[in-house]
Order: sequence, then C-alpha cells, then structure tokens
Amino acid sequence: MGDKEIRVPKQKRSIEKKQRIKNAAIKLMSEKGYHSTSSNEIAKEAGVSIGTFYSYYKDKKDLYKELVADIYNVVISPMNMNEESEEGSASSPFDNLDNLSIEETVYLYIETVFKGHEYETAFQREIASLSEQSDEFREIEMVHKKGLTQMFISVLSAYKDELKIKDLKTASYLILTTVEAAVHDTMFHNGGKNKKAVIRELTAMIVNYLFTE
Amino acid sequence: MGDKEIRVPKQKRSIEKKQRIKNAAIKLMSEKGYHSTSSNEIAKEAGVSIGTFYSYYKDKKDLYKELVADIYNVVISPMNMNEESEEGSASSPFDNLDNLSIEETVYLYIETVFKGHEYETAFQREIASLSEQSDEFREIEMVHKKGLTQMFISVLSAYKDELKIKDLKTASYLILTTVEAAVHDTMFHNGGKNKKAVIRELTAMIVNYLFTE
Amino acid sequence: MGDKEIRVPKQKRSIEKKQRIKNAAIKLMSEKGYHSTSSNEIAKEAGVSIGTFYSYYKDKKDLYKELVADIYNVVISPMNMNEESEEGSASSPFDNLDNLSIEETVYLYIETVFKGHEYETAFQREIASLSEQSDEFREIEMVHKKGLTQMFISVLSAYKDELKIKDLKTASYLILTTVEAAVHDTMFHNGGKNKKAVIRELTAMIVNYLFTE
Amino acid sequence: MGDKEIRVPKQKRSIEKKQRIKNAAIKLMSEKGYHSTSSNEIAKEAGVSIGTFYSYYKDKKDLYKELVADIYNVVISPMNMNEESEEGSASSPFDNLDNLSIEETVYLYIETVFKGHEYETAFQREIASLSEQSDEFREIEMVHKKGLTQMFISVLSAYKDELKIKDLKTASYLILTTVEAAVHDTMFHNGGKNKKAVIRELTAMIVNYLFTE
DNA sequence: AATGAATGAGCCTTCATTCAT
DNA sequence: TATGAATGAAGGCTCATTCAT
Repeated sequence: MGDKEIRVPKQKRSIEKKQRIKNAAIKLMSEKGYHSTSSNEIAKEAGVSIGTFYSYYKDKKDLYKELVADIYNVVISPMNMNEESEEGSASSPFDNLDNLSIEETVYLYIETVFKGHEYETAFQREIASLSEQSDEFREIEMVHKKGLTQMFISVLSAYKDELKIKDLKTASYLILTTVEAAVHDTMFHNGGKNKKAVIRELTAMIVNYLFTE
Repeated sequence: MGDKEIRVPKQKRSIEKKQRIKNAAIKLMSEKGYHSTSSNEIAKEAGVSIGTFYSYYKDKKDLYKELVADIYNVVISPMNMNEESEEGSASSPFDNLDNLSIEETVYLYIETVFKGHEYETAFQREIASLSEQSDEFREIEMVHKKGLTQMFISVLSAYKDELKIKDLKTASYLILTTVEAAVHDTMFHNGGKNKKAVIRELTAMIVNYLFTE
Repeated sequence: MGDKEIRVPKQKRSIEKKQRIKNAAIKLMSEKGYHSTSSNEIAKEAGVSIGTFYSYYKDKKDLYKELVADIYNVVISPMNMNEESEEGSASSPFDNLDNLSIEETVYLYIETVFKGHEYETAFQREIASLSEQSDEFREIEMVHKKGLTQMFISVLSAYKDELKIKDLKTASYLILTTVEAAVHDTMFHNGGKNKKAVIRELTAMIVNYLFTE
Repeated sequence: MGDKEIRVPKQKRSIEKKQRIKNAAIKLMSEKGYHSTSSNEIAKEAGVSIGTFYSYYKDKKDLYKELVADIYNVVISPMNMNEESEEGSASSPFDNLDNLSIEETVYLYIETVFKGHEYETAFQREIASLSEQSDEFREIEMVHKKGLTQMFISVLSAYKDELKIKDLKTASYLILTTVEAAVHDTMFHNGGKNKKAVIRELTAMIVNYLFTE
C-alpha cells in the first residue's frame, strides 16, 4: 500500500521512452549537475510528461541509480576478461595477456581506464562528485566499481611470481586509487591535455613499484 | 543598490558568534552536505537568528568560502617552510631537510598530507565533492591549494640533481595527484584503517619512481 | 537557465483559474495597494496554490502588467472610433460625430472618460499611483494610454477650422491632462459626488478655451 | 505604557541631527521611492545610528509625515497672504493684488504653483504617488494642501463681482485640480520642457472660463 | 543620549511529487 | 497508460524595529 507501482517496460516503445529519459538526464546533469536539474526539466527534455517520468522511476534518485549502473556497464564490461556478456560480447582487451610484457599490460590497463573516462566524461565527473557527497550516493557507485577492482587483482595475480612487493592487498589498492585519480584528474580537470605523458609516467611509476627491489 | 553591508566583527562577542556559525555550518555540512544544509538550519544550530547570519555573510556560498579558507589555513600553514607567520609561528616540519634522506623527506611529506586530512575530515570530503561539482566551487578550493603545490615543487627541486626522471612537470603532477588521492581515499572512504601500510607503500612507490632508472 | 515555463491556459478550467487570480489581485491591490499585497495572499484569496500562481505569472509585476492591459482594453476600446474589433464589436460613441455640435462632442468625450473611471475605480487609482512611483510602472501604463491620446487628437482635428487656438499641441496636452485630472480626482478622491457639475463646468471651460477669441 | 518616548529636540545639536535624517530621507526617497528606502539606509546616509533614528521618529511613516509637512511649509507659505510666519516671514506675492489685472493674477498664481513644484521635485512626485496609494498617506498630504485651497478661494473672491460663473465652488475645484495636474505633469513627467507654453495656455483657458459668457 | 548588534516575521520563489482526467 | 495542472513544504533573503550596553 502506498508503494507506487513502478513499471518495468517490456514493450519496445516503452524501452525507447525510458532511454529518452535517461539520455535527457545525462545531458542535463552533465551540464548543470544533479542538484540543479529538476525532474520536470528532464521530462520536458525527453519529450515525456512528468507523470510518465514518475511511472518509470520512483524518484530522481532512482533514475540516478540506473544511470550509474548503465555507465559502469559500459565502462567496465569491456575490461572484464572471462565474463560472457549476454549478447555477442565484444572481447575484452585482457582476454589474452600471454603475448604481452608486464609493462605492456600495465600500459593497456591504464589506457583502458582512460577510455572508460572518455565515455560521458562530464556525467562521470558528476557521479564522482555525488559519491563524495554522501555515503548513499557513494554506495551506489561502489556496487559497480567493485567489479573493476576484482578484475585488476586477477590481472595482477597472473604475474604473481615476478612481483617484488610483499603487501599485495595494499599495493592493489594503491595502484587502483592512483590510476583512478590520475586519469580522473587528467580527464575531468585538465581536459585530457597531457594524457600521453601521464600514461607514460604512470606506467613507469607502477612498473617500477611492482618489480624493483 | 543592494550591496548589503557585511559586518566584520571586531568585538569578542561577535567573533565568538561568527565562530559559532562556522562551527554549526561545518557540523551540518559534514553530516548532510552543502546543498542539503539550509542557512536557516545553520543559524538555528548556531543559536543565532537568521538575520544575524545574513549580517555576517552575504549568502551561503560566502560562508562556504570562508570555511574553505579556514580549513586551508589550518591544513597548509604548518607545511609552509620559510614563511613567517604573524605570531610566534610553530616551525614547519620542512624547515630543515638537510638532515633527512630522500626517503625520509617523501615519507614526511605524505605524513603531513595525512595530518591535514585528519582535521575536519568529513568537511574536507564535502569540499572535495563540491570542487568536482562545479568549476565555481573548484576555483574556491584551487586558490588555496596552489600554495601546497608550490611548496612541494620547492621540496622536489632540492633533490634535483639526483632525480632520474626527465619530465619533471608531469612527475610532480602525478605524485601530487597520487598522494592526494591515496590519502583522501584512505581517510575519507576507509576511515584511515590501513593508514600505516599506505604511507609505507606510497613512499616506496614514489621514491622508486623518482630515483630508479 | 531559469526561463521558467509560463503556462498559457487554453482550457476553460484554466482560464477561469487565471481569472480568479486576476480578480483576487484587483481586489487586494485596490484595498491595500500593490506593494502591500503579497503573491501568497493573492493566491490564497483566489483559492489557488502559490505554485499555480507562479505557473501563470513570472512574478507579481507580470500579473500587474496583465491587469493594466485588461483595464485599458475595457476602458479604451469603447472609445475607439474606426477600429474593427475582432468579434461583433459594439460601436463607439464617436462613430458618428456629424450630428453633434461641438459642445456635445466635448461633453460626450468627458462623459466617456468618466465611464472609463467607473470600472475598477480603486484599482485604476492604484495604477495611477504606481505610474507616479517609478518610470518602469509608468511605461507599462503609457503603452496603453497612448491609444487614448491619439483618439482625442483625431476628434479635435475634425473641428480644426473652427478652432481659435494657435498652439494645437499644447492645447491638446492641456485638455487631456485637465480632463484626466478632473475626472480622476472626482472619481478617486471625491467618490464621484459632484460628477454632474464637474462635467458641466469642465465642458464649459474647454469649449470656451477652444472657440473663444 | 509601551508608547515609545519620542524625543523633541531642543538642543542645536539635536535639531541638526534631525535635519540630517530628513535630508537623507528626501535624497533617498527621491531616488528610490518610499518603499524601497529602508530606515537603516536613511540612518546610515544621515551618519546617524538606527537607534537614534528611532529616538526621533516613531517609525518610517512618522518621518514621512514630517517631510510632507516641511515640503508644504516651504511650498505654500510663500503664497499665503495674511498669515504671520513665525520668524521674520517673507512677504507673499499675493500680498498686494490691487495693482494687478485679473489675467496677471491668474498668471502669477500658476507661476507660483510651478515654483512650488521646482522645490524637491522628485520628492514631491513621490508624495503624489503615495497620496494616490492609500488614504492614510493621502490624508497626510491633504491636511497641508487644504491651506492652499483656502488661499486660492480668497484670491478668487477678490474678483467676485466680475466673475461670470455661477457655481463658484465647482469652478474653484476645477481650476485648482487643473492647475495642479498640468503643473504636476509638466514638471514630473515632462521635465518642465514646455513650461512657458503651458503657463500661457493655462492662463488663457482659466481667464476665459472665469470671465466669458 | 547614542549605538548598532540582534531579531524574526514574512516576502518571493522553486521543485519533487501527486492525482484527476 | 499517459498527461500535466496543481500542490505546498521549504529555501533564500530583507528590513522595520528593539534593547542591552
């Protein structure tokens, strides 16, 4: 009782409509931020009535959650190695590491993270912002980010024997945080200007760290 | 027209009152974030009328600016090396680097950044969030952060001859970003749990990066 | 940003509601003046939520503009001579001056101005007040008043040959100002008490002025 | 009890202070209108504390009343014939009408009204505005204006035998209203541009009206 | 007498959300 | 299903007025 009925669209028309809402939300939130984008505006931008909006989403936060999930699906899935995506999955760049040197692998990883940040950059920046703002938003993000962490640890494990570091857990954490931050800052605050140099130096730093005594 | 007169308190009572407003704001914004904290709430929490609030601050953003400035004064000033503070200034930990090894210096730097993050941790997290959110807020933060960057580069320059890196600019950028991110994440999102390990590994990574071929 | 969407009501229900707002505004502003009437009060008096108020009007001034326009439509349109109103227009009293003596024409004009002041007298008084108060409000009124001036000059021109005055421009200005002021004062400040005598004497004064050497 | 004690300044210093408040009020209200001028602003402009303001005036309206009284003292007193002003009264232009023709007298009267409007024009315009706005303000003005009316009727009575009009009361009313309106409009809304022509035509109109059959 | 910090009612406005059609 | 008019709580801010010093 009281629990509003949220429609799960199955029909093509409905799915399309939902997508229009999401596109509108991403566009507006990228431009003006989550707090300054009103649901009425999103509905209007999507060419949908506000009533329809609320038949698809419980509230604005509900829509936001779905947007974050979508972003992470797009951004993370191409990095996943052994996972079978539902439909004709494109292969991950990490599917076959055997042919690559350690340096090449790290390089590839960083490049992949960069690629992820190139998709809906402004909106991802907004996600990052909201994640900081409240644990509630942060949790939404974390659920999806965990997959990425897991994947990186797998990659690292493949080179386990050659590693010179002892505290693997802290090292992973550090590297993930470092790469994320460097890429984030380069893309969101510096407009990707010195991307190449950052990739090079970052690779050097991490490889050095992992394999030098 | 308008140009509201903002009172600059000189009397002890007034300064105290302004401080109460700032404390209330930090408390509430730490808990609920900038956007979800209303000026009326802040005034009430401070035990002050809303009119008084607006006699000290032009608006909520004006108060925020002062809070950021205060934070950075507390956080950065102890790191400044050669600056003479007005009154009996406590000495900076970087005043005398001659006796320290490179490793010790980097270690000290990281530790100092950690210390900075221990003060009003939750509010600093909110600052970080708003900086992401809009360039306007970002600029407020940047004004104060610049000092920190400058200082680090000075420190690095002291070891110039021994450095093995070529691209000094990117390297500084990377290290600053990295340290900031790692400390930030450790303090804000992990509650400082593995602080010691992070300091150790971070130091290792950076020293390796700077001095290994 | 902002550019609030103002609803233009097409449905009967909505038009009715907008009218209720206007009636409420006229009532309250007549009683207490523009500045002392708040938008919340207007909404309440109209039996409408404040949100609805702001969906029809950008702000209080926007509503005021519409009220002035409405008043002038009601007051001026019956005086217009050759204009074809859109729907089954009632004929103007000045449509056929041929049968009237000069004295009768002036008398008719004054009477018509009086009639105009009988509609929403108190609110017209408020309009007059605001026009004095600021040029911004004055301009709002002037836009609509211009039509009245034009019309009077046309009427006067019809008797051009018989006029004994030299400075036609100043004369028109004087007469318009005079009639307006006398009618205004009689209606707004004396409650229309000696209306008949004023019409008689005013006619005498003007006719004398126009045609006596 | 509760009735705040309003000081009536006797000391030179106090009178001076009160005058500073009045000057400030006239200046600000002329520029921005009564409603948009705050008491705090007036106090500041006068170089006086807000507390002092409220020790001289019960409230803003009280100050306004005094300003209106002052204006009318300055504007009307020079027209008064037989009244003895308190201190070394300057003589009225109407003191000796015996030497003047009727036309000259009317001309003189109109010119005098014009002169009155030249003093603190902008503020008088504001007075006119507020008088329209509410009966309360209107009464404040009327108290002082009545003197002017009385005086004019006296002047008119001096020519009683030559007048051709029957309804003397309505005629006086009409002429006063007319002159006031024409002067007001010429000064307040047309910046006094065609003042000369207005005086000439107005005189002609009134003289004609009074003495032509 | 004078000060001016402090008050708080009340104004304008926005926007997430509901619900009758 | 879809619509969008309507709601009203809540936020930001002003200013006439008081009162402790």
